[in-house]
Amino acid sequence: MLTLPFDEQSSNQTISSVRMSWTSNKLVKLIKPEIDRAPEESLDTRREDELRDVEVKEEESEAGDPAWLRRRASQKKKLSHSRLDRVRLRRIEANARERHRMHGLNNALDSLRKVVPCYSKTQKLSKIETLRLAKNYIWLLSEILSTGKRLDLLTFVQTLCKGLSQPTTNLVAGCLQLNTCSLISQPDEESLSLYAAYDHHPGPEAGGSTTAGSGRSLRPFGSFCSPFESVNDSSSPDSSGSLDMGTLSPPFNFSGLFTLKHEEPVDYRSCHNGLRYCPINQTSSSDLGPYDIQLRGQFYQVQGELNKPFHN
DNA sequence: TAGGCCATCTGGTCCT
DNA sequence: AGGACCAGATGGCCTA
Repeated sequence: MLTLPFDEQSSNQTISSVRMSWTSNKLVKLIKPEIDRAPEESLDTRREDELRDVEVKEEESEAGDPAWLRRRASQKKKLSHSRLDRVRLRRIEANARERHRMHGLNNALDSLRKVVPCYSKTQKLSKIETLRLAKNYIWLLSEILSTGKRLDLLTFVQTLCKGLSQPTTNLVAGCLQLNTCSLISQPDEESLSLYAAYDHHPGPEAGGSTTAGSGRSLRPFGSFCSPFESVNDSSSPDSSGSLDMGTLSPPFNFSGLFTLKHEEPVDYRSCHNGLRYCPINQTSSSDLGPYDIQLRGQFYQVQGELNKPFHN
């Protein structure tokens, strides 16, 4: 029987990924000569047992069966014996390919996690939540681009969190608070406008060369305005929508609205990033400026609104 | 302990 | 024939 080379595990790999990584290529290399040498042995003991059961049944049936049936059974047996090893090998190779494919998919999902609002290495969004958040995010950006209207914070987060679970919603809300804190650290910026965050990220039309905020006609996230002032006349991301998506460019990277994701991921559960994370109950009110208090009030409002559906 | 999430295995289907 | 893709099954891990 083969022994698994677990001594080759790297320290930062999960058991599953280790199981995968060494099996992907090494297993085939290990298995192939092993199969060539001893076809009756296989790593997949479950499959092995099933196949053995089939053979036993065949042998049992041969005892009292007519000649033609014995002949057929014999052919079947000969066939399975001659192809069994190859089938096993192909199955192992297919498994490796499938793992590789799924890893590619997961890598793509990781990339997606990094460009949607709320990115944390320690508190990773689930796959489904990542996709939902990305969908809402794309819809919001498209809506902002097409209408050019200002978005109030409440509407923005509400739309962003549509269909998300409560933990994810809380995470998004936490990210939101995080960013308002980072804005507070720049008191000279125009009336705490979320638009300020946009200045850190050039749009697609800039092609990476144009500095953002220099006479843009776009107003992705305006100053705080009254709730439900702007985009409520439009369809929601869950509805069919009436947006003309044909003229839209690929989504901007507005991730700076929430976190400076490409610098250093934030652990929302631990406060070690200074101003970038200001937990409500860990910062004394004396540290807060008037803006901060106002924003916190709005944050509570947002969080309360967001949690409403979950409490009903 | 139940439920959610995930990685992996597996067989089926489609395409080249 | 073989690879890509898909969906169901399964078992492990984690958390409330």
